[in-house]
Amino acid sequence: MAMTQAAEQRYTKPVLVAINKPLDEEDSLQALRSHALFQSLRAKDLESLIQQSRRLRLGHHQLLYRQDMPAHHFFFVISGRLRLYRLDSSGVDRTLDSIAPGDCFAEVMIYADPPQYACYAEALKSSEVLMIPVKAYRDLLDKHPEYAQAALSHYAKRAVTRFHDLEIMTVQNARDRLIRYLIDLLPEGAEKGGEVELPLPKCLVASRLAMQPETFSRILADLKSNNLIRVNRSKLFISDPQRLMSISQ
Amino acid sequence: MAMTQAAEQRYTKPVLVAINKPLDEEDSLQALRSHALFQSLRAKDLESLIQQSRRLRLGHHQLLYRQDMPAHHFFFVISGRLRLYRLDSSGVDRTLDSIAPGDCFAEVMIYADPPQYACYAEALKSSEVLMIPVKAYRDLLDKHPEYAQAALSHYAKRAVTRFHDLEIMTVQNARDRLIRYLIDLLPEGAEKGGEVELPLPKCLVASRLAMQPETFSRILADLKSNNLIRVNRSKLFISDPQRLMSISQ
DNA sequence: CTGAGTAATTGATCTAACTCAATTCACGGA
DNA sequence: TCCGTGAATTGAGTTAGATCAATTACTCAG
Repeated sequence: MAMTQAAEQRYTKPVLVAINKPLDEEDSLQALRSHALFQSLRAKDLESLIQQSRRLRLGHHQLLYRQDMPAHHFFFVISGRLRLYRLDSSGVDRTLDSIAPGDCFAEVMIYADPPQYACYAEALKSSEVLMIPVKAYRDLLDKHPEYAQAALSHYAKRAVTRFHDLEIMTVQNARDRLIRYLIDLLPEGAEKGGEVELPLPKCLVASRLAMQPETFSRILADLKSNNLIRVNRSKLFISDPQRLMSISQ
Repeated sequence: MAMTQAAEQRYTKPVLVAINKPLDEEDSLQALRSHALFQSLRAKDLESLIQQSRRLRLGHHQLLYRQDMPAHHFFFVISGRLRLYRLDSSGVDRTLDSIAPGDCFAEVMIYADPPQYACYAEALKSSEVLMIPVKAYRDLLDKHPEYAQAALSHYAKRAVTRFHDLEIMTVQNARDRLIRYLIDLLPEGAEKGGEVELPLPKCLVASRLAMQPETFSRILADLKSNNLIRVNRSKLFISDPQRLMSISQ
Protein backbone atom coordinates (compact mmCIF):
# COMPACT_ATOMS: atom_id res chain seq x y z
CA MET A 1 0.00 0.00 0.00
CA ALA A 2 1.27 3.38 -0.94
CA MET A 3 0.81 4.85 2.49
CA THR A 4 3.38 2.85 4.32
CA GLN A 5 5.85 2.87 1.55
CA ALA A 6 5.67 6.61 1.93
CA ALA A 7 6.22 6.12 5.65
CA GLU A 8 9.18 3.95 4.76
CA GLN A 9 10.74 6.84 2.94
CA ARG A 10 9.78 9.50 5.38
CA TYR A 11 11.38 7.83 8.34
CA THR A 12 14.50 6.24 6.99
CA LYS A 13 16.40 8.12 9.58
CA PRO A 14 16.99 7.99 13.26
CA VAL A 15 14.76 5.42 14.76
CA LEU A 16 15.28 4.74 18.41
CA VAL A 17 16.83 8.05 19.37
CA ALA A 18 16.05 8.70 22.98
CA ILE A 19 15.04 11.93 24.60
CA ASN A 20 17.00 12.25 27.78
CA LYS A 21 14.11 13.50 29.78
CA PRO A 22 14.28 12.97 33.54
CA LEU A 23 11.81 10.45 34.79
CA ASP A 24 11.46 11.51 38.41
CA GLU A 25 8.33 13.59 38.11
CA GLU A 26 6.26 10.48 37.61
CA ASP A 27 2.56 10.58 37.67
CA SER A 28 2.27 9.28 34.14
CA LEU A 29 4.22 6.19 35.05
CA GLN A 30 1.63 5.21 37.60
CA ALA A 31 0.16 2.79 35.06
CA LEU A 32 3.54 1.11 34.75
CA ARG A 33 3.42 0.03 38.36
CA SER A 34 0.16 -1.82 37.82
CA HIS A 35 1.27 -3.68 34.73
CA ALA A 36 1.59 -7.43 35.19
CA LEU A 37 5.29 -7.35 34.36
CA PHE A 38 6.11 -4.78 37.03
CA GLN A 39 3.55 -4.87 39.79
CA SER A 40 5.39 -7.40 41.92
CA LEU A 41 8.64 -5.44 41.71
CA ARG A 42 9.92 -3.77 44.87
CA ALA A 43 9.96 0.02 44.60
CA LYS A 44 13.74 0.08 44.60
CA ASP A 45 14.01 -2.37 41.71
CA LEU A 46 11.35 -0.66 39.66
CA GLU A 47 13.11 2.63 40.27
CA SER A 48 16.36 1.22 39.04
CA LEU A 49 14.70 -0.23 35.95
CA ILE A 50 13.15 3.13 35.15
CA GLN A 51 16.51 4.82 35.65
CA GLN A 52 17.96 2.61 32.95
CA SER A 53 15.05 3.35 30.63
CA ARG A 54 14.40 6.32 28.41
CA ARG A 55 11.22 8.12 27.66
CA LEU A 56 10.55 8.53 23.96
CA ARG A 57 8.23 10.98 22.29
CA LEU A 58 6.88 9.89 18.92
CA GLY A 59 5.10 12.02 16.36
CA HIS A 60 2.12 11.11 14.24
CA HIS A 61 3.14 8.20 11.95
CA GLN A 62 6.64 8.10 13.34
CA LEU A 63 8.39 4.79 13.06
CA LEU A 64 9.76 3.32 16.29
CA TYR A 65 11.48 0.22 14.95
CA ARG A 66 11.67 -1.94 11.86
CA GLN A 67 11.22 -5.63 11.41
CA ASP A 68 14.49 -7.56 11.66
CA MET A 69 16.22 -4.80 13.58
CA PRO A 70 18.20 -6.15 16.55
CA ALA A 71 15.99 -5.79 19.59
CA HIS A 72 17.73 -4.34 22.62
CA HIS A 73 14.64 -2.77 24.14
CA PHE A 74 11.02 -3.44 24.78
CA PHE A 75 8.36 -0.81 25.34
CA PHE A 76 5.64 0.42 27.62
CA VAL A 77 3.06 2.87 26.23
CA ILE A 78 2.59 5.94 28.38
CA SER A 79 0.25 7.80 26.07
CA GLY A 80 -0.97 7.79 22.50
CA ARG A 81 -1.41 4.70 20.37
CA LEU A 82 0.80 2.54 18.18
CA ARG A 83 0.42 -0.24 15.71
CA LEU A 84 2.50 -3.27 14.77
CA TYR A 85 2.65 -4.23 11.11
CA ARG A 86 4.62 -6.19 8.56
CA LEU A 87 5.71 -5.12 5.11
CA ASP A 88 6.26 -7.73 2.44
CA SER A 89 8.42 -7.65 -0.65
CA SER A 90 5.67 -6.14 -2.78
CA GLY A 91 5.16 -3.38 -0.23
CA VAL A 92 1.82 -4.57 1.09
CA ASP A 93 1.27 -3.37 4.61
CA ARG A 94 -0.46 -5.81 6.96
CA THR A 95 -1.50 -4.55 10.38
CA LEU A 96 -1.10 -7.14 13.12
CA ASP A 97 -1.85 -5.37 16.39
CA SER A 98 -2.66 -2.05 17.97
CA ILE A 99 -1.29 -0.95 21.30
CA ALA A 100 -2.90 1.32 23.85
CA PRO A 101 -1.55 3.21 26.88
CA GLY A 102 -0.77 0.82 29.72
CA ASP A 103 0.29 -1.97 27.34
CA CYS A 104 3.72 -3.42 26.78
CA PHE A 105 4.96 -4.55 23.40
CA ALA A 106 7.98 -6.37 22.03
CA GLU A 107 8.32 -7.71 25.58
CA VAL A 108 8.81 -11.22 24.21
CA MET A 109 12.19 -9.94 23.06
CA ILE A 110 13.35 -10.39 26.65
CA TYR A 111 13.71 -14.07 25.90
CA ALA A 112 13.93 -14.11 22.14
CA ASP A 113 16.85 -15.69 20.41
CA PRO A 114 17.95 -14.01 18.23
CA PRO A 115 16.55 -10.79 19.68
CA GLN A 116 15.16 -9.03 16.65
CA TYR A 117 11.85 -7.33 16.07
CA ALA A 118 9.32 -9.40 14.20
CA CYS A 119 7.52 -6.42 12.67
CA TYR A 120 7.44 -2.64 12.33
CA ALA A 121 6.07 -0.42 15.08
CA GLU A 122 4.76 3.07 14.41
CA ALA A 123 2.86 5.70 16.34
CA LEU A 124 -0.67 6.27 15.07
CA LYS A 125 -0.73 9.67 16.73
CA SER A 126 1.70 11.54 18.89
CA SER A 127 2.65 9.17 21.65
CA GLU A 128 5.01 8.61 24.53
CA VAL A 129 6.65 5.28 25.26
CA LEU A 130 9.11 4.04 27.84
CA MET A 131 12.02 2.25 26.23
CA ILE A 132 13.24 -0.45 28.59
CA PRO A 133 16.54 -2.24 27.98
CA VAL A 134 15.99 -5.95 27.58
CA LYS A 135 19.20 -6.61 29.45
CA ALA A 136 18.12 -4.57 32.45
CA TYR A 137 14.95 -6.58 32.86
CA ARG A 138 16.72 -9.88 32.36
CA ASP A 139 19.34 -8.99 34.93
CA LEU A 140 16.59 -8.11 37.35
CA LEU A 141 14.95 -11.50 36.86
CA ASP A 142 18.27 -13.28 37.21
CA LYS A 143 18.83 -11.55 40.52
CA HIS A 144 15.27 -12.01 41.74
CA PRO A 145 13.83 -15.22 40.34
CA GLU A 146 10.71 -14.67 42.41
CA TYR A 147 9.72 -11.92 39.98
CA ALA A 148 9.42 -14.48 37.22
CA GLN A 149 5.99 -15.60 38.39
CA ALA A 150 4.32 -12.43 37.18
CA ALA A 151 6.24 -12.47 33.93
CA LEU A 152 5.20 -16.06 33.28
CA SER A 153 1.59 -15.25 33.87
CA HIS A 154 1.82 -12.29 31.52
CA TYR A 155 3.49 -14.33 28.79
CA ALA A 156 0.93 -17.09 29.09
CA LYS A 157 -1.85 -14.54 28.67
CA ARG A 158 -0.10 -13.11 25.66
CA ALA A 159 0.18 -16.54 24.04
CA VAL A 160 -3.52 -17.17 24.68
CA THR A 161 -4.46 -13.83 23.13
CA ARG A 162 -2.40 -14.54 20.04
CA PHE A 163 -4.01 -17.96 19.78
CA HIS A 164 -7.41 -16.35 19.91
CA ASP A 165 -6.42 -13.81 17.27
CA LEU A 166 -5.33 -16.69 15.07
CA GLU A 167 -8.64 -18.39 15.68
CA ILE A 168 -10.57 -15.43 14.31
CA MET A 169 -8.43 -15.44 11.20
CA THR A 170 -9.26 -19.06 10.39
CA VAL A 171 -12.87 -17.95 9.84
CA GLN A 172 -13.32 -18.07 6.11
CA ASN A 173 -15.50 -15.10 5.33
CA ALA A 174 -14.89 -11.44 5.84
CA ARG A 175 -18.22 -10.64 7.48
CA ASP A 176 -17.85 -13.26 10.17
CA ARG A 177 -14.27 -12.27 10.93
CA LEU A 178 -15.42 -8.69 11.38
CA ILE A 179 -18.32 -9.68 13.60
CA ARG A 180 -16.09 -11.75 15.86
CA TYR A 181 -13.55 -8.97 16.00
CA LEU A 182 -16.22 -6.50 17.10
CA ILE A 183 -17.59 -8.82 19.74
CA ASP A 184 -14.10 -9.29 21.15
CA LEU A 185 -13.81 -5.54 21.52
CA LEU A 186 -16.82 -5.50 23.83
CA PRO A 187 -15.80 -5.25 27.48
CA GLU A 188 -16.12 -8.39 29.61
CA GLY A 189 -19.71 -9.11 30.54
CA ALA A 190 -21.35 -6.71 28.10
CA GLU A 191 -23.81 -9.33 26.87
CA LYS A 192 -26.50 -6.66 26.99
CA GLY A 193 -24.61 -4.67 24.39
CA GLY A 194 -22.39 -1.65 24.54
CA GLU A 195 -20.20 0.78 22.72
CA VAL A 196 -16.84 -0.16 21.32
CA GLU A 197 -14.18 2.08 19.86
CA LEU A 198 -12.12 0.82 16.96
CA PRO A 199 -8.50 0.77 18.12
CA LEU A 200 -7.34 1.57 14.59
CA PRO A 201 -8.59 3.66 11.66
CA LYS A 202 -11.03 1.64 9.60
CA CYS A 203 -8.62 0.94 6.77
CA LEU A 204 -6.18 -0.60 9.24
CA VAL A 205 -8.83 -2.70 10.94
CA ALA A 206 -9.60 -3.97 7.45
CA SER A 207 -5.93 -4.85 6.95
CA ARG A 208 -5.83 -6.54 10.37
CA LEU A 209 -8.80 -8.70 9.28
CA ALA A 210 -7.36 -9.52 5.86
CA MET A 211 -9.92 -7.63 3.82
CA GLN A 212 -10.04 -4.50 1.67
CA PRO A 213 -11.22 -1.18 3.14
CA GLU A 214 -14.12 -1.20 0.68
CA THR A 215 -15.26 -4.58 1.92
CA PHE A 216 -15.02 -3.39 5.51
CA SER A 217 -17.08 -0.33 4.72
CA ARG A 218 -19.74 -2.34 2.91
CA ILE A 219 -20.09 -4.91 5.68
CA LEU A 220 -20.43 -2.16 8.26
CA ALA A 221 -23.04 -0.41 6.12
CA ASP A 222 -24.93 -3.66 5.82
CA LEU A 223 -24.86 -4.41 9.55
CA LYS A 224 -26.05 -0.85 10.12
CA SER A 225 -28.98 -1.23 7.73
CA ASN A 226 -29.97 -4.39 9.59
CA ASN A 227 -29.99 -2.47 12.86
CA LEU A 228 -27.28 -4.67 14.27
CA ILE A 229 -24.98 -1.76 14.99
CA ARG A 230 -25.00 2.03 15.15
CA VAL A 231 -21.94 3.77 13.80
CA ASN A 232 -20.51 7.07 14.93
CA ARG A 233 -17.03 7.74 13.57
CA SER A 234 -14.81 5.11 15.12
CA LYS A 235 -17.36 4.34 17.81
CA LEU A 236 -19.78 1.49 17.23
CA PHE A 237 -22.79 0.70 19.34
CA ILE A 238 -23.71 -2.96 19.48
CA SER A 239 -27.22 -3.32 20.87
CA ASP A 240 -27.55 -7.09 20.77
CA PRO A 241 -24.28 -9.06 20.66
CA GLN A 242 -26.20 -12.35 20.79
CA ARG A 243 -28.04 -11.56 17.60
CA LEU A 244 -24.90 -10.22 15.94
CA MET A 245 -23.07 -13.42 16.84
CA SER A 246 -25.91 -15.59 15.56
CA ILE A 247 -25.75 -13.84 12.18
CA SER A 248 -22.14 -14.94 11.95
CA GLN A 249 -22.77 -18.72 12.08
CA MET B 1 -17.87 -30.18 8.86
CA ALA B 2 -19.58 -33.50 9.16
CA MET B 3 -16.45 -35.30 10.22
CA THR B 4 -15.96 -33.61 13.52
CA GLN B 5 -19.60 -33.53 14.38
CA ALA B 6 -19.37 -37.26 14.03
CA ALA B 7 -16.33 -37.17 16.28
CA GLU B 8 -18.42 -35.14 18.70
CA GLN B 9 -20.93 -37.93 18.90
CA ARG B 10 -18.44 -40.74 18.92
CA TYR B 11 -16.50 -39.45 21.87
CA THR B 12 -19.09 -37.93 24.14
CA LYS B 13 -17.77 -40.21 26.79
CA PRO B 14 -14.79 -40.51 28.99
CA VAL B 15 -12.30 -37.96 27.97
CA LEU B 16 -9.24 -37.71 30.16
CA VAL B 17 -9.30 -41.18 31.57
CA ALA B 18 -5.78 -42.14 32.49
CA ILE B 19 -4.06 -45.45 31.99
CA ASN B 20 -2.16 -46.23 35.13
CA LYS B 21 0.86 -47.48 33.34
CA PRO B 22 4.11 -47.40 35.28
CA LEU B 23 6.49 -44.81 33.98
CA ASP B 24 9.78 -46.22 35.20
CA GLU B 25 10.86 -48.00 32.04
CA GLU B 26 11.63 -44.71 30.44
CA ASP B 27 13.31 -44.57 27.14
CA SER B 28 10.39 -42.90 25.43
CA LEU B 29 10.48 -40.07 27.95
CA GLN B 30 13.99 -39.19 26.93
CA ALA B 31 12.58 -36.43 24.74
CA LEU B 32 10.82 -34.96 27.74
CA ARG B 33 14.14 -34.25 29.42
CA SER B 34 15.29 -32.16 26.52
CA HIS B 35 12.14 -30.06 26.26
CA ALA B 36 12.63 -26.39 27.17
CA LEU B 37 10.15 -26.64 30.03
CA PHE B 38 11.96 -29.53 31.71
CA GLN B 39 15.59 -29.55 30.73
CA SER B 40 16.76 -27.40 33.61
CA LEU B 41 14.96 -29.54 36.17
CA ARG B 42 17.05 -31.60 38.55
CA ALA B 43 16.56 -35.34 38.08
CA LYS B 44 14.77 -35.65 41.41
CA ASP B 45 12.25 -32.94 40.58
CA LEU B 46 11.59 -34.25 37.10
CA GLU B 47 11.11 -37.71 38.57
CA SER B 48 8.57 -36.39 41.03
CA LEU B 49 6.72 -34.51 38.29
CA ILE B 50 6.54 -37.67 36.20
CA GLN B 51 5.31 -39.64 39.20
CA GLN B 52 2.39 -37.24 39.48
CA SER B 53 1.66 -37.54 35.78
CA ARG B 54 -0.17 -40.19 33.86
CA ARG B 55 0.58 -41.69 30.51
CA LEU B 56 -2.40 -41.68 28.17
CA ARG B 57 -2.93 -43.78 25.09
CA LEU B 58 -5.20 -42.26 22.48
CA GLY B 59 -6.76 -43.99 19.50
CA HIS B 60 -7.20 -42.66 15.99
CA HIS B 61 -9.53 -39.63 16.16
CA GLN B 62 -9.91 -39.91 19.90
CA LEU B 63 -10.79 -36.70 21.65
CA LEU B 64 -8.50 -35.66 24.52
CA TYR B 65 -10.31 -32.56 25.76
CA ARG B 66 -12.99 -30.12 24.73
CA GLN B 67 -12.93 -26.39 24.49
CA ASP B 68 -14.15 -24.70 27.70
CA MET B 69 -13.43 -27.76 29.82
CA PRO B 70 -11.66 -26.87 33.08
CA ALA B 71 -7.95 -27.38 32.49
CA HIS B 72 -6.19 -29.25 35.26
CA HIS B 73 -3.51 -30.76 33.05
CA PHE B 74 -1.20 -29.91 30.24
CA PHE B 75 0.39 -32.41 27.88
CA PHE B 76 3.59 -33.66 26.40
CA VAL B 77 3.44 -35.79 23.23
CA ILE B 78 5.40 -39.03 23.49
CA SER B 79 4.34 -40.48 20.15
CA GLY B 80 1.75 -40.00 17.43
CA ARG B 81 0.26 -36.69 16.41
CA LEU B 82 -2.56 -34.47 17.58
CA ARG B 83 -4.39 -31.42 16.39
CA LEU B 84 -6.02 -28.48 18.12
CA TYR B 85 -9.27 -27.17 16.68
CA ARG B 86 -12.32 -25.09 17.43
CA LEU B 87 -15.93 -25.87 16.71
CA ASP B 88 -18.37 -23.04 16.27
CA SER B 89 -22.11 -22.92 16.72
CA SER B 90 -22.81 -24.01 13.15
CA GLY B 91 -20.50 -26.99 13.57
CA VAL B 92 -17.70 -25.73 11.37
CA ASP B 93 -14.41 -27.26 12.38
CA ARG B 94 -11.37 -24.97 12.18
CA THR B 95 -7.96 -26.49 12.71
CA LEU B 96 -5.56 -24.24 14.60
CA ASP B 97 -2.45 -26.28 15.26
CA SER B 98 -0.86 -29.68 14.92
CA ILE B 99 1.37 -31.20 17.55
CA ALA B 100 4.23 -33.61 17.04
CA PRO B 101 6.15 -35.88 19.43
CA GLY B 102 8.43 -33.86 21.68
CA ASP B 103 6.01 -30.92 21.82
CA CYS B 104 3.98 -29.65 24.74
CA PHE B 105 0.50 -28.27 24.39
CA ALA B 106 -2.02 -26.53 26.62
CA GLU B 107 1.02 -25.59 28.67
CA VAL B 108 -0.19 -21.99 28.86
CA MET B 109 -2.88 -23.35 31.16
CA ILE B 110 -0.23 -23.37 33.90
CA TYR B 111 -0.85 -19.66 34.28
CA ALA B 112 -4.27 -19.24 32.74
CA ASP B 113 -7.07 -17.70 34.69
CA PRO B 114 -9.59 -19.22 34.47
CA PRO B 115 -7.84 -22.47 33.56
CA GLN B 116 -9.96 -23.81 30.73
CA TYR B 117 -9.02 -25.22 27.38
CA ALA B 118 -9.37 -22.79 24.51
CA CYS B 119 -10.04 -25.49 21.91
CA TYR B 120 -10.55 -29.18 21.28
CA ALA B 121 -7.61 -31.58 21.11
CA GLU B 122 -7.79 -34.89 19.29
CA ALA B 123 -5.34 -37.56 18.21
CA LEU B 124 -4.84 -37.77 14.44
CA LYS B 125 -3.54 -41.30 14.79
CA SER B 126 -2.89 -43.53 17.74
CA SER B 127 -0.75 -41.52 20.11
CA GLU B 128 0.69 -41.44 23.56
CA VAL B 129 0.76 -38.32 25.70
CA LEU B 130 1.96 -37.54 29.17
CA MET B 131 -0.72 -35.80 31.19
CA ILE B 132 0.94 -33.43 33.64
CA PRO B 133 -1.05 -31.82 36.44
CA VAL B 134 -0.90 -28.05 36.17
CA LYS B 135 -0.72 -27.80 39.95
CA ALA B 136 2.30 -30.07 40.16
CA TYR B 137 4.27 -27.91 37.75
CA ARG B 138 3.19 -24.69 39.44
CA ASP B 139 4.17 -26.01 42.83
CA LEU B 140 7.54 -26.96 41.44
CA LEU B 141 8.08 -23.43 40.13
CA ASP B 142 6.92 -21.92 43.40
CA LYS B 143 9.48 -24.02 45.25
CA HIS B 144 12.24 -23.46 42.72
CA PRO B 145 11.88 -20.03 41.14
CA GLU B 146 15.16 -20.60 39.30
CA TYR B 147 13.31 -23.01 37.02
CA ALA B 148 11.18 -20.15 35.74
CA GLN B 149 13.88 -18.96 33.38
CA ALA B 150 13.41 -21.87 31.02
CA ALA B 151 9.66 -21.60 31.21
CA LEU B 152 9.80 -17.90 30.36
CA SER B 153 11.95 -18.56 27.38
CA HIS B 154 9.57 -21.25 26.18
CA TYR B 155 6.52 -19.05 26.62
CA ALA B 156 8.16 -16.18 24.79
CA LYS B 157 8.93 -18.48 21.88
CA ARG B 158 5.36 -19.68 21.88
CA ALA B 159 4.04 -16.12 21.73
CA VAL B 160 6.36 -15.33 18.83
CA THR B 161 5.24 -18.42 16.94
CA ARG B 162 1.59 -17.52 17.40
CA PHE B 163 2.34 -13.99 16.22
CA HIS B 164 3.93 -15.39 13.12
CA ASP B 165 0.98 -17.69 12.51
CA LEU B 166 -1.28 -14.68 12.75
CA GLU B 167 0.90 -12.85 10.28
CA ILE B 168 0.40 -15.54 7.64
CA MET B 169 -3.33 -15.34 8.09
CA THR B 170 -3.44 -11.62 7.37
CA VAL B 171 -2.32 -12.44 3.83
CA GLN B 172 -5.40 -11.88 1.73
CA ASN B 173 -5.27 -14.62 -0.85
CA ALA B 174 -5.31 -18.35 -0.47
CA ARG B 175 -2.38 -19.11 -2.74
CA ASP B 176 0.00 -16.80 -0.92
CA ARG B 177 -1.05 -18.08 2.49
CA LEU B 178 -0.33 -21.61 1.32
CA ILE B 179 3.05 -20.67 -0.14
CA ARG B 180 4.14 -18.99 3.08
CA TYR B 181 2.89 -21.92 5.11
CA LEU B 182 4.96 -24.31 2.99
CA ILE B 183 8.06 -22.19 3.24
CA ASP B 184 7.71 -22.09 7.02
CA LEU B 185 7.67 -25.87 7.04
CA LEU B 186 11.11 -25.96 5.45
CA PRO B 187 13.85 -26.63 7.98
CA GLU B 188 16.08 -23.74 9.01
CA GLY B 189 18.61 -22.88 6.34
CA ALA B 190 17.07 -24.88 3.50
CA GLU B 191 17.29 -22.01 1.06
CA LYS B 192 18.48 -24.48 -1.55
CA GLY B 193 15.20 -26.33 -1.28
CA GLY B 194 14.12 -29.48 0.44
CA GLU B 195 11.34 -31.84 1.29
CA VAL B 196 8.60 -30.99 3.73
CA GLU B 197 5.93 -33.23 5.17
CA LEU B 198 2.49 -31.81 5.79
CA PRO B 199 1.83 -32.12 9.52
CA LEU B 200 -1.88 -32.62 8.84
CA PRO B 201 -4.01 -34.30 6.19
CA LYS B 202 -4.57 -31.93 3.30
CA CYS B 203 -8.17 -31.13 4.19
CA LEU B 204 -7.01 -30.00 7.64
CA VAL B 205 -4.15 -27.92 6.31
CA ALA B 206 -6.80 -26.26 4.16
CA SER B 207 -8.90 -25.57 7.25
CA ARG B 208 -5.83 -24.26 9.09
CA LEU B 209 -5.26 -21.82 6.21
CA ALA B 210 -8.91 -20.74 6.00
CA MET B 211 -9.64 -22.24 2.59
CA GLN B 212 -11.64 -25.12 1.15
CA PRO B 213 -9.99 -28.50 0.46
CA GLU B 214 -10.82 -28.04 -3.23
CA THR B 215 -8.99 -24.74 -3.30
CA PHE B 216 -6.01 -26.29 -1.56
CA SER B 217 -5.93 -29.13 -4.07
CA ARG B 218 -6.18 -26.79 -7.04
CA ILE B 219 -3.43 -24.48 -5.81
CA LEU B 220 -1.14 -27.45 -5.23
CA ALA B 221 -1.92 -28.81 -8.70
CA ASP B 222 -1.14 -25.42 -10.16
CA LEU B 223 2.18 -25.07 -8.31
CA LYS B 224 3.02 -28.57 -9.47
CA SER B 225 2.30 -27.77 -13.11
CA ASN B 226 4.58 -24.76 -12.80
CA ASN B 227 7.38 -26.99 -11.52
CA LEU B 228 7.48 -25.11 -8.25
CA ILE B 229 6.87 -28.23 -6.19
CA ARG B 230 6.82 -32.01 -6.54
CA VAL B 231 4.09 -33.80 -4.63
CA ASN B 232 4.21 -37.29 -3.21
CA ARG B 233 1.35 -38.03 -0.83
CA SER B 234 1.86 -35.72 2.10
CA LYS B 235 5.47 -35.06 1.19
CA LEU B 236 6.24 -32.01 -0.92
CA PHE B 237 9.55 -31.27 -2.52
CA ILE B 238 10.33 -27.59 -2.90
CA SER B 239 13.20 -27.15 -5.32
CA ASP B 240 13.51 -23.38 -5.27
CA PRO B 241 12.02 -21.62 -2.23
CA GLN B 242 13.22 -18.25 -3.53
CA ARG B 243 11.20 -18.60 -6.70
CA LEU B 244 8.20 -19.95 -4.81
CA MET B 245 8.33 -16.98 -2.47
CA SER B 246 8.67 -14.53 -5.33
CA ILE B 247 5.49 -15.92 -6.92
CA SER B 248 3.68 -14.99 -3.74
CA GLN B 249 4.42 -11.28 -3.95
C1' DC C 1 -10.55 29.34 9.53
C1' DT C 2 -8.93 27.29 5.44
C1' DG C 3 -7.03 24.17 2.25
C1' DA C 4 -4.26 19.95 1.27
C1' DG C 5 -4.01 15.35 1.81
C1' DT C 6 -5.78 11.14 3.40
C1' DA C 7 -9.76 8.23 4.86
C1' DA C 8 -14.27 6.63 4.00
C1' DT C 9 -17.97 5.61 1.16
C1' DT C 10 -20.39 4.08 -2.93
C1' DG C 11 -20.87 2.22 -7.58
C1' DA C 12 -19.56 -0.86 -11.42
C1' DT C 13 -16.99 -4.58 -12.99
C1' DC C 14 -14.20 -8.75 -12.63
C1' DT C 15 -12.10 -12.76 -10.68
C1' DA C 16 -10.57 -15.86 -6.98
C1' DA C 17 -12.48 -18.88 -4.29
C1' DC C 18 -16.68 -21.25 -2.71
C1' DT C 19 -20.29 -24.66 -3.55
C1' DC C 20 -22.18 -28.66 -5.44
C1' DA C 21 -21.36 -32.92 -7.71
C1' DA C 22 -19.13 -36.95 -9.36
C1' DT C 23 -15.03 -39.90 -9.56
C1' DT C 24 -10.83 -41.78 -8.03
C1' DC C 25 -7.69 -42.81 -4.51
C1' DA C 26 -5.69 -44.43 -0.19
C1' DC C 27 -5.55 -45.70 4.44
C1' DG C 28 -6.94 -48.25 8.57
C1' DG C 29 -9.29 -52.16 10.33
C1' DA C 30 -10.66 -56.86 10.10
C1' DT D 1 -4.96 -59.30 1.81
C1' DC D 2 -9.22 -57.11 0.91
C1' DC D 3 -12.90 -53.96 1.84
C1' DG D 4 -15.22 -49.85 3.19
C1' DT D 5 -15.12 -45.19 4.36
C1' DG D 6 -13.31 -40.86 4.32
C1' DA D 7 -9.71 -38.04 1.60
C1' DA D 8 -8.33 -36.10 -2.60
C1' DT D 9 -9.07 -34.60 -7.08
C1' DT D 10 -11.45 -32.56 -10.96
C1' DG D 11 -15.27 -30.19 -13.33
C1' DA D 12 -19.05 -26.71 -13.75
C1' DG D 13 -21.54 -22.97 -12.05
C1' DT D 14 -22.12 -19.23 -8.62
C1' DT D 15 -20.87 -15.62 -5.51
C1' DA D 16 -18.21 -13.04 -2.11
C1' DG D 17 -14.95 -10.07 -2.17
C1' DA D 18 -11.16 -7.69 -4.90
C1' DT D 19 -10.21 -4.09 -8.05
C1' DC D 20 -10.85 0.20 -10.36
C1' DA D 21 -12.89 4.62 -10.24
C1' DA D 22 -15.13 8.67 -8.61
C1' DT D 23 -17.10 11.40 -4.85
C1' DT D 24 -17.51 13.00 -0.25
C1' DA D 25 -15.94 13.69 4.32
C1' DC D 26 -12.42 14.21 7.91
C1' DT D 27 -8.14 15.68 10.02
C1' DC D 28 -4.52 18.34 10.85
C1' DA D 29 -1.16 21.97 9.95
C1' DG D 30 -0.53 26.53 8.93
